[in-house]
Amino acid sequence: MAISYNKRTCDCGTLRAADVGKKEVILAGWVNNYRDHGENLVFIDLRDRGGLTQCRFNVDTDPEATKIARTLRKEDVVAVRGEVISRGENVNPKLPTGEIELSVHEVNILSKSLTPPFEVADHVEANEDLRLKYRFLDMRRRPMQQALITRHKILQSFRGFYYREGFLEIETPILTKSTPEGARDYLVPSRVFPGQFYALPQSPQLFKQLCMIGGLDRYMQIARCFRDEDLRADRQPEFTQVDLEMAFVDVDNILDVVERSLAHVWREVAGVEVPVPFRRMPYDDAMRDYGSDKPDVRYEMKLLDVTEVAGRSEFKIFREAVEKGQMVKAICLPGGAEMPRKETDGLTAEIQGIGAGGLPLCKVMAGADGKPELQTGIAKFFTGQTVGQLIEATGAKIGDLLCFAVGRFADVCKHLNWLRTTLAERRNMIPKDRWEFLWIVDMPFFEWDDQANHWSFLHHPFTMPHTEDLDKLDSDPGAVRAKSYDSVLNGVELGSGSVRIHDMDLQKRMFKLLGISEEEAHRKFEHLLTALQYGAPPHGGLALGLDRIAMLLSGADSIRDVTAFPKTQKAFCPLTECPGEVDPKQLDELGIDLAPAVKAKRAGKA
RNA sequence: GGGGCCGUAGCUCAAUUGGUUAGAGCAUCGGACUGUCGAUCCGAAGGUUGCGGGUUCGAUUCCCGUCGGCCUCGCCA
Repeated sequence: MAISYNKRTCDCGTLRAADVGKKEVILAGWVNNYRDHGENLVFIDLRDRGGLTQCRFNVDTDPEATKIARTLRKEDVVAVRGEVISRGENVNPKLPTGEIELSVHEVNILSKSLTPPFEVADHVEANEDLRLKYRFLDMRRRPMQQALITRHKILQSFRGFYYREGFLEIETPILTKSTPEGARDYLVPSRVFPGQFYALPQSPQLFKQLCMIGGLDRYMQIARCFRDEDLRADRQPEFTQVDLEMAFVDVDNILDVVERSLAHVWREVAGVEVPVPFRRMPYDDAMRDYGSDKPDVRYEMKLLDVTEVAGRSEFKIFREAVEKGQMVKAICLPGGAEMPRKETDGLTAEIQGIGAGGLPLCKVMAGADGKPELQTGIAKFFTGQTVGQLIEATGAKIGDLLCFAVGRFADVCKHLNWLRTTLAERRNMIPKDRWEFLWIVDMPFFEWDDQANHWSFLHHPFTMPHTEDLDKLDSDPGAVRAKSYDSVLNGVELGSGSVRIHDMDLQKRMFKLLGISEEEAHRKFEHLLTALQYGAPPHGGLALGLDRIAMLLSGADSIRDVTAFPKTQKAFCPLTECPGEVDPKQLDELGIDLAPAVKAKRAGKA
């Protein structure tokens, strides 16, 4: 007589002291652990998504069940039927179900398990590669389940919020045309049109604009996006955006609804009240003070401009740079003067690894007269008044370490931003449990591209310039600000968006400025350009990175930890072992042949 | 494509300056045990030190190449 495992009476995390006496309880799940006390008494911890319940088998009352129980091993799947009894003195305070146990009368083995390649126990570590290969085992563990549950809650919370705000959830194509984003596309060959390709969407950008032109007014989508670029801890080849677009809005409308949605999610998922509106920081300020367009403002250590005094020092590198019109900036690490030589040498090597020439630094120490003086490193190049002027310019105190970067603005930003974030992390200067939401606004519209010798856009070519900057489009493109904005949280870019151009004449002007010919524009964006001519409402929107939000709310270090089936840094899936080769017949049907070099390489491997 | 770290038993790690038979904990297997709960006790089994080459009397250790993983720069408007 088999147990009706499809008639589970509850999950393994449900039963409490109040349930003691229930005689016909059916549980089903995995054997988390077994403790065999000889022929007479066996304990099985049964696990499912809900939790753990201890099952007791006693040979005196249930000899058949006990006999089977002795054969059970970790990760076997069983159904059990029995009675809820009190544990009496033997309560386990670590378990929510620790006051009771199931006295099992009948057990049914539904499926046996091989010995797992790593232990399915929360406290046992396994390397990530192995966890990905056996993700279905990793998923049985608490941390993974909690991350996926958190992600689920975030999704539901966003959906509920935007639904109540009047947004329609609309699906857009996955097989589509290459979009205007700058990333490399994943391509899908067409069988019906040999030699032609679909692209997987880097985002639903143009479709959501078409939805606005289509009069849908408010669009949102939990959208899968695909970009064939190199990966990072916070980048996967496929990822999920909370994508939205609104008609008849300007910047303030969009920021308002998005920050309220984020506050809503944080309230529902984390129980945290996030104050709105969020702080807004102009892009130029962010670059000046933090050297980053996604500053972590939970801690200070701002970038300090010391170009003036550095230019008057005797340090040749500083003086020559300043004479060339370059700059010198510094960060002041509080208490950093204690840092041993070995560590500063290590930092120097590391910062050289990202392209810096070196790491000029000096320590601020107490002199014989008790007043601050500079020591070690480049201290000797500061003499006379420049010592006091440097200390004043940086606000450094005795015991601090001053680190410098010299060169072009972009390089100084890159190097000091790296140093600031690296030092803050390693020296535990980042306050935990703080959520510093930030809007980065007033971003420049154009960036001069030295290689292509023309202005290129920082966003996509449909971004609206600031109205008051329109007359600078031709005279001073570098000064034109975009109606675009980035959402930043604790140094992580959560999302970005913009108000779009809805005027065909302006759009044409933009293409011209960007060096995009009329032919090219039509070839790439025909459908949008056509639509713009049939009555386009002013509109704009934004997309939030769901994976990063889930990562932050789960306290994870990587979005792989909040993704059910992620890929490795080479975009390989250890579980499915994709990408993989396909049957030559499939290529035939598509009219595709591999390049000779690729064929040769594969033949060499085989 | 560049820089950095890593790869030793199923898992997590150790192995002195390059030196005897590469160890430990957990897991696994066998046995014992009526109250355990990350059970305990006794015992066993488990290794191409990622792979290939080099230096050496001798390589887990040093060098070169290669494969894989992670972090990162470029890249990702």
